Amino acid sequence: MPELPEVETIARGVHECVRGDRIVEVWFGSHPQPFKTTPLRQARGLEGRAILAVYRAGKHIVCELSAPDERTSGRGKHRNQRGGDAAAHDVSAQWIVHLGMTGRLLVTTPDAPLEPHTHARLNLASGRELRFVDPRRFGRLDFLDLSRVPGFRAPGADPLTVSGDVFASLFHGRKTPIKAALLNQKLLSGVGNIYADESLFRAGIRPRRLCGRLTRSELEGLRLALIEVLRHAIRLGGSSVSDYVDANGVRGFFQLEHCVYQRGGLPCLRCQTPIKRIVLAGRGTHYCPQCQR
DNA sequence: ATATGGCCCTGGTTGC
DNA sequence: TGCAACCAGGGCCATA
Repeated sequence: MPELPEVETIARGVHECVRGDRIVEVWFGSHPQPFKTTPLRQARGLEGRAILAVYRAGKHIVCELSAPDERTSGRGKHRNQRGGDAAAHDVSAQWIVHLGMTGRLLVTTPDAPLEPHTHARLNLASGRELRFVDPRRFGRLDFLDLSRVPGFRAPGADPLTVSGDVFASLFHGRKTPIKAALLNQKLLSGVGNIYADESLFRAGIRPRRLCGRLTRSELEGLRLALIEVLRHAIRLGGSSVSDYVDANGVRGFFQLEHCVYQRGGLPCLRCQTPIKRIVLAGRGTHYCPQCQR
C-alpha cells in the first residue's frame, strides 16, 4: 500500500519524466469509482495543459498544470495566440492522484502493453504516456480548476517537517491509541499501516498506548523515529509489498528492512521475542511485546 | 465533537 | 486438484 515514502518516490519519478510535457489527449475507463470529478470534466480540464511540476502532499500526488494551450486543446483552435506562453508557468489547475491500496502511476510509451485495470491514459506531446492503474479501485483522481477552487492541501501536518511542539500538540489529550492517531490523516498526512508499526517499534512504544498517556519525551522519540524510518524508506525507494512499483515500474527495497510489519510470530530482530499481531483500528498491527512498552 | 465499525474492491492465500 | 471462502486495507460514511 503506497504510503509517504512510496508516494514520494513515485512523485519524484513522474516529475523527472514528464515535467514540461504537455497533455495532448486523455482517455478514461468506464468505472466511476476512481473519479472524484466526473471523467468528462477531468478529461476536458486536462487536455492542452502543460505539466509544470509533480510533488507529494501527504499520500496524494499533485500534478501542477498550466493554462490550456488552445492550439493543442482541440477546442478554440481559431483563437489568436496573443499572450502565447506568457502564462505557461502560472499554475492554473491541479490533477490530484491518490493511489489507495493498489494504485500505480506509470510513465510508459503508448504502445506498452495495456495492463488490466488501467483507468486513465494521458497522452503527452513528447510521445510518452502517463497511466493510472488500480485493480482494487480504492484510488481516486480529481481535477481542480484553481480559478474556481483553492489548491490542494493535505488535511494534516507533514511528518517529515512537523516541529516537535506541533507534533506533541496533535496527540495531546487524545483518548485514542497512538497507532490509530498515527493513521489519522487529519493529524499527520502520509503515515499508513507499515510506517505506523515500524516507527512505533523503533520508538519502543506499544501501539495500544493512549495518546494522552504518552510523555513529551516519548512523543519526541516517536517523531524522530518516524522521520528516520520515512527517510530511510525513501532512500530505498519505498516498500514493495502488494504490487508497488515506482513511475518506471521499479520495485523498492524497504520491505527487506521491516522490523515488525507482517512479521507476526517471527523473532524480534533485537531481542528474539516473537512479534505479536493484533487488530487495532481495523488494521493488522505488529509489535514486539518485549521492546515496546 | 470524537471515536468506532461497515463498506467498497480484487487478487492472493488458505482450507476443505 | 479445484473451487470457494477469507483476508488485506485507505478513506468515507453512518452511528454511538
